[in-house]
Amino acid sequence: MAGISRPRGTDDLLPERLQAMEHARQLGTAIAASYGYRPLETPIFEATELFVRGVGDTTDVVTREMYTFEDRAGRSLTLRPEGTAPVVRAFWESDLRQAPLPARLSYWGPMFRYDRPGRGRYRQFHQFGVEVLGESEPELDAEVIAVAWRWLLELGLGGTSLQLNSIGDATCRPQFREALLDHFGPHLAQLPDLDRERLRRNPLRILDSKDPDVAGLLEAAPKTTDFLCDGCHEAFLRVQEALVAYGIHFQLNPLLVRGLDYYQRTAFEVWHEDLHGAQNSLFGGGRYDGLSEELGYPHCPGVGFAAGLERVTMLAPPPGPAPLPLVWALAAQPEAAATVIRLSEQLRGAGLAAVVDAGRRSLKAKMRSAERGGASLVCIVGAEELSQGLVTIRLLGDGSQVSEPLRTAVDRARALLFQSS
RNA sequence: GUGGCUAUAGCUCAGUUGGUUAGAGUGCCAGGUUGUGGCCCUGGAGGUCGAGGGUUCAAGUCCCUCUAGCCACCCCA
Repeated sequence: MAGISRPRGTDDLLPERLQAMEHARQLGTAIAASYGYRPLETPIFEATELFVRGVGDTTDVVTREMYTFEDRAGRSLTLRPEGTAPVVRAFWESDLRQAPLPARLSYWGPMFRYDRPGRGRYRQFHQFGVEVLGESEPELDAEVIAVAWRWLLELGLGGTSLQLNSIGDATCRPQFREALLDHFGPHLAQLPDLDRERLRRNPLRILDSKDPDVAGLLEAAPKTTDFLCDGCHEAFLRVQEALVAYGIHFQLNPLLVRGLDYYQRTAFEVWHEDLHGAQNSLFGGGRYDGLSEELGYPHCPGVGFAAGLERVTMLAPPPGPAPLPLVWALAAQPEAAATVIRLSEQLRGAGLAAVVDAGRRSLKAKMRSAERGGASLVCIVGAEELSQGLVTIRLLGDGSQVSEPLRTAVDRARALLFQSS
């Protein structure tokens, strides 16, 4: 088709899909609120530096996926690729930190990453997430997961599994990295190029390898959890105990690592059986106690998750139709146009949703449109009704039909709708 | 960013070894019912065959480039 088409990797949220996404988002916000989380929104663009320092300057997100531009004053700005660093920034720039800690926050909005589009993967996508700032108690890690899990349940989304790991912190992770290097070092020659590069740049990432030749080596590789320092070990146990208390099943996954630099200790993802390859992640999250300092603020522990709304709504059963029953007001002849327009306004004033068709098409065509358009009831005014001051009211469900004086037609329509539903 | 598959009506898709005015279903508009939806019947509109170039007497069909989507990697939501 000729004309201008939308940019690669973007999608129009047509009514049906938008309704599903709004539903998921509102449900998420409401569930988070029931755990004491208050919603906030941050700008869609931020100083580039926020992500370079927060997400990590060696990560894929920063090195090749950011939409970065200069504004007219020469500032480097970036369309946000994720939501956590902006929330931490907003926390410090506001009075949120004056309220009792921890601060429990939820957010929603579009995110932008310049990577190759595919099913459930967009360059502009939407995330819903929560963050808990200002306290490092491991029970909070479990709480965040509980919010996510309850959300999934209420969305009716089955086929999911919770993957849980601890990737240690600044005191124990270096030792684990050494152990990994020692383990794979002797076999460098037989590793695929990609994995050799991973080992060089970010050794933990080799645990992500899906190369069958590496499977054996991975099997015997050191586990993150064997190297946890006392603090991390105890914290990990408390997270698991709290999850049991919440009644949430989890799968310990020693191969789970996260792509963004700021995570430490708890890392988790929710996977779905219908999503394949490396796109199976519905949610991702974890603890990021070092992020605040990376950004140049005082120490401030935090934990949170983010979920991709496109992926969630792709897999969850669609929400029911709009609850408001529709009334269509139809003119049977041109001379009734003004009357049906006035009538439709009165219907709306009475709290009903009304569509008016005062055009010149045949009544048959208008009835057909009303039926296809989801009308529960139609009000017909033509020459006959005009001369007697009446409105013909027809219920589309059973085809029953009554004549009602124009003055009381709105009340009668409401009563009939109420009875029939 | 790498490799592969795909692109025909609003939507889902046919289209023979290259060969006349490119089809179906569905949706849309209208008629059958001088004012009444669903079921049925009839008719109509709607296509630069993703874009550009090339081969050929002749291209929806073969070749090249680009664009977009999908799949597997990379990586993430």
